[in-house]
Amino acid sequence: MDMDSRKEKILEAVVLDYIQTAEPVGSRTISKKYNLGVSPATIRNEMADLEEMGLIVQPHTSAGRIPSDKGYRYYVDYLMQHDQIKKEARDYIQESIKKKTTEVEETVNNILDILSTTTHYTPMMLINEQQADHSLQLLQLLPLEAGRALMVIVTDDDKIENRFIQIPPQFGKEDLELVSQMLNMHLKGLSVDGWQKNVLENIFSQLQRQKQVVDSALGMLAGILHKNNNSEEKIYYKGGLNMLTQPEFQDVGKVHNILMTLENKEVVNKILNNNNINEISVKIGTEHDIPDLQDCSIIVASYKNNGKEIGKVGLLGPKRMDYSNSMAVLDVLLKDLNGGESDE
Amino acid sequence: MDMDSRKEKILEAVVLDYIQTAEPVGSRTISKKYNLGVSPATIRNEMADLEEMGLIVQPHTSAGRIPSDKGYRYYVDYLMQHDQIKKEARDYIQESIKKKTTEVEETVNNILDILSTTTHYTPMMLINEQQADHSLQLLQLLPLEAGRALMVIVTDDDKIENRFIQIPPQFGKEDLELVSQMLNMHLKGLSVDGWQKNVLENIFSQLQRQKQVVDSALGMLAGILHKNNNSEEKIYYKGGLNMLTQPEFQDVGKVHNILMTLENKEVVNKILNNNNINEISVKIGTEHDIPDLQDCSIIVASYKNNGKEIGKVGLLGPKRMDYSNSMAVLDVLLKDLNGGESDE
DNA sequence: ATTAGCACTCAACAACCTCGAGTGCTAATA
DNA sequence: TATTAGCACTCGAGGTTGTTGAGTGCTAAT
Repeated sequence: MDMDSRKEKILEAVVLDYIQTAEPVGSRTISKKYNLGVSPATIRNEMADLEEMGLIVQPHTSAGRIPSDKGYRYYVDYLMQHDQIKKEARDYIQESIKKKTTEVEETVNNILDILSTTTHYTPMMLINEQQADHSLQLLQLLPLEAGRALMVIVTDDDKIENRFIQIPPQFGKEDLELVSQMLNMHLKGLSVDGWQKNVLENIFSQLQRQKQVVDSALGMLAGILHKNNNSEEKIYYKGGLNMLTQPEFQDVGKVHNILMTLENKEVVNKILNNNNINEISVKIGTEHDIPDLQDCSIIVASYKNNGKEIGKVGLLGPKRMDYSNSMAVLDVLLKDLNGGESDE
Repeated sequence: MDMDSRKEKILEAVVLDYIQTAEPVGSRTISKKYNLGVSPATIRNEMADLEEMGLIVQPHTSAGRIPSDKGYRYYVDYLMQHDQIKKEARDYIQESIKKKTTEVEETVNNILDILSTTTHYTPMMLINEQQADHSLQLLQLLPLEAGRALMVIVTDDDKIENRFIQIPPQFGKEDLELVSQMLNMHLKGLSVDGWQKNVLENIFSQLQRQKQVVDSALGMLAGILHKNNNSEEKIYYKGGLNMLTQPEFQDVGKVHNILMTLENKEVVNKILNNNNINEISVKIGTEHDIPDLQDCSIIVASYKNNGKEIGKVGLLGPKRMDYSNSMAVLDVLLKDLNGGESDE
């Protein structure tokens, strides 16, 4: 049995109507609301075929049909109109994006807010910490009270790190200045793997007396510059409560499960990382393997800045979510974040 | 009509049983489970009195009784045993507290975690930023590329602040060093209101050439030391989902209201600040004036460190919450945080 | 190929009944 | 006088039954 144009129209009608009403869709409804020019009886026959093909299901005899996961998939892949979102929504997004802040955390929060309020689903984000090593812009040791100093390090991306360090009590301002100058001179502009053995030996030989301090300073410096190891992916999500407004989630137990699942960062990580695609991706119901979220769908897109992926953005909603609008919103948001239409 | 010992025992039985079972308590149950040595009939008479006094209510004819807000209040004020919490719970708390961290945020999170897991209610915290001005421990200007410098400031409480500042392009390392030394020399150990006019004039007169830089450095310094203005109270809460496990909150709409309310920082602030008491305080149902939380009770305690209040800790639960245990947990936790038994 | 017609199914809803936990009242009892 | 046994009464919870209506599948006519 094959899909023909009419079957597709009927499937589309079932999906659209169910997305809108959350009620099983009957043949009469389709015949009336979506003018295909055929009678309910004909539609019934077609629906029986669609059911046989596994695209729609009946919750029980004498109920209308609702889309199966496979049905949603067919809709998303072949039938869905890639809408433009409303101008006002687009304006809102573009307006909201403008308050760009320096703190990653705030930017992320802003994005989550925008998505949560425009879609009423549950947005989440994953940010990859910068993977590249950093190089040194400035290092300075400053004397505090006896035995204690402050190390200030500025990396090439203008990030500042401060560390208190222990120094021998007799260590004076001049010693610190000397160490600072030596380290600055030899290591400025270099990342950790640019540290050549002979340079380090050179430093140590010139700073025999301050060896201990140099040692600990270098250790800390290396830790700060070398981000590979402690690079962690940060996870954020918001608007879990939006789920509570969906008619399919009126059961407290169910909702509790879903929300508990979202609290688990590993799961959210899995959701967002599962698909290492470049484009936008949709996982419907059982297509992802998180049991507690099998009544949900997830749209994941890659979050770029100047063409470089720096994270993922996800949007969790009921399977009955408005895929078209959601994807359009994500699209607009992410393109604008990426600085205009430069993508693609 | 007065309370006598027997009425109190019956009220206590109603409260305790209802806290435990979440079901209206009948006269037979009391007679059987709480051996008062009298028959159900007698208990019925007494219960009628208690109802007349407004301490218990009947959800409907032919149901048992449940405590009214006033009944809970009487229980909390006069009847409740101030239990010791179980040794294992105490051990758990004391163990968990140990991982004290430097970041306020982490400490708070830790406390919220402890409360959430031990009580299964919804803990929240408010932290008053330090109100007092700080004094200067160290100030240093460090040269970056031409026209740009880094200002490092260490305050008396070892907090480090960094600011980039603009400097005239011809400004050299020596100028920066000079400015640093002068500011350090004259202002070290002082808070903003210790800045005497003649000292400032002195600085400016000696640093004519660097006036502009000194100006902006002083401005930033003042902002950093003078905390009064930007002192904001920070609000945290956790474990809102715990509410979902309570049998009285099986209605999604209700839960949604409650959780939305908690998202509102102003409300949480109000909850925690409403009572400017020193001791631990309990607000039951309508005693606090937040409509959406009138099915809940809130225990608020003052969070001290070395005898000084630095915030509040709250615990939100159903009216049917275990007041005795909750208060005991809070008590142990806060006393331990305050460094042993020093309080009172 | 389409559709009108019809018998059939089943969830949702309402009406009704029964059960039992719980009450208040009264009269007997200690 | 305080307590209690006894009893009639109330009412929610839960089960049964009947009705309704939306929806189906099948068949025969177009």
